[in-house]
Amino acid sequence: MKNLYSKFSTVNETTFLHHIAYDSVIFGFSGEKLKILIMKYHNTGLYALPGGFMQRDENLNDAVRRGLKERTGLENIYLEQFYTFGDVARYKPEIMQTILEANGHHSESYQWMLNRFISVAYYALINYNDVVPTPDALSDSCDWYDMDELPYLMLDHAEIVAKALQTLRENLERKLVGTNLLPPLFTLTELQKVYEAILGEKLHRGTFQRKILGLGLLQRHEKQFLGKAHKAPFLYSFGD
Amino acid sequence: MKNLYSKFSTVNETTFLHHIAYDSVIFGFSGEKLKILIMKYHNTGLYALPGGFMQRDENLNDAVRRGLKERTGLENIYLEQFYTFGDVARYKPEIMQTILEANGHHSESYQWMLNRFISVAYYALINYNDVVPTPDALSDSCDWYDMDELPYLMLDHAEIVAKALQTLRENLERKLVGTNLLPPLFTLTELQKVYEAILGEKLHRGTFQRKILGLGLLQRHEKQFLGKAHKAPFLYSFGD
DNA sequence: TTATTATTGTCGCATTTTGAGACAATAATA
DNA sequence: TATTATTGTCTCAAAATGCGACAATAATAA
Repeated sequence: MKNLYSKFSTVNETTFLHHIAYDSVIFGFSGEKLKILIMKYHNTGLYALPGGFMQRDENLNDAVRRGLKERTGLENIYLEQFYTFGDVARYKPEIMQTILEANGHHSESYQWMLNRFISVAYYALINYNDVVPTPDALSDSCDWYDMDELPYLMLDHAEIVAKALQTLRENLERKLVGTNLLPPLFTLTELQKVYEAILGEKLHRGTFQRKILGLGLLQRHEKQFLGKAHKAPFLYSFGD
Repeated sequence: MKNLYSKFSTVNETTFLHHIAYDSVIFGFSGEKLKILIMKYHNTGLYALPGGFMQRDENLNDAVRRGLKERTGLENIYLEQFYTFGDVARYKPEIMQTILEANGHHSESYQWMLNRFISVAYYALINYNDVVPTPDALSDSCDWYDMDELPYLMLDHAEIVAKALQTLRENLERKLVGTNLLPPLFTLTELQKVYEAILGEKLHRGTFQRKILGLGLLQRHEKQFLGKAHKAPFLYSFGD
């Protein structure tokens, strides 16, 4: 909203690399559920993943981080590129036309946005509590949605989300990546809930703790007293 | 060579999507060694991965398969996209300029090739014996190189190769993908050599055979009599 | 103070998977 | 007929995994 004009009035077709976009699947974890950030465009009923374009003098990864910062307020995010979507079928200029018109943009300087794009897709893992979801100039909301209650997403964005989740699951077995969805200090039970949400299945507590601690990547800290009528769990942090 | 003019004279800057290229790491296996196809450009001493551009009405994956067909003569290749390289640092227009000039192309219709490109990288696994390596219009050779004896590769192509190999190793653990580097019928020892070449380590024969056969994905056929003074191994095929 | 409750850290045991050597079978040669 | 090199398969030990159990414990209730 606030930067509708500041952003677009200074931007012409030479600012961005044509034909290339990125989309990001931003995962968060809250209420024992896996969630992602979804944008809703002004006056169109269209839901989409947060995305954007690369500046002509900007690294692809930096462009994505810049967009992530704008959408979440966060820097130093865990970010992984997982696939580039390049089918002709995803080229639907009338959709971008609709979005631009709904925002009062008819200028020829946006013609480049109506061309065909391929999209490089990333997923990010962030600490839900740190995020202030922020819409961009074209959208009136940027909100968390449960992975199992997503709205209909435009273009091939549902496919992108599906592939992001699949890749995340595969990486979960290789790296201790789930910690990025939690605060710096967390209990093993919280981490187990993250794993269960991502994998979509219950895990055995004893086995899970043995495996995770066996990696030797977590540091144990003080206990966490929550005033509950049971033993207090230890807090852990990743690394250091 | 033969299609230098036929190819380029009919191609103008509106044929291809600007700013997007692909590169392919084409793996083969021969003499117990893992190899890849490398092109050498005319009169420049520049070595590079086989690559190309997308047509404006062409799926990204199809563009890559089209290029693969041209370079190897093969269709229905095992192909996997693994990363998109988009750093500004990889933009070195003077290199493309050198290549074009070495081929006598000064026309303004190739200006678009001097712009910045991002490159979507794929790796392919093919049966070495089926391939007829074929240079393109700009190069005078397209040849197999041992993975441990690669020439200096231009731009970030060495990095692309490294990431291809890393991804292939990871996928080897998940899918029975090594069979794509062998003929339709192969022995378990041959398959083991493929695994060893990719992973860069020796494997225990008994354990390897138990694991591979335990997947239940190979079909046993007749024995292979090679006239050697020892027991003849069974031949296997993937699937069916 | 003392029992109750819910959850934690950890252990033990059975099962499964993996690593590594061993041995008989066998295709060709000496 | 013995030799040689390699194969298919087995066994045994070691490691990893699945699953239940139990004492410890932080707060509450009696």
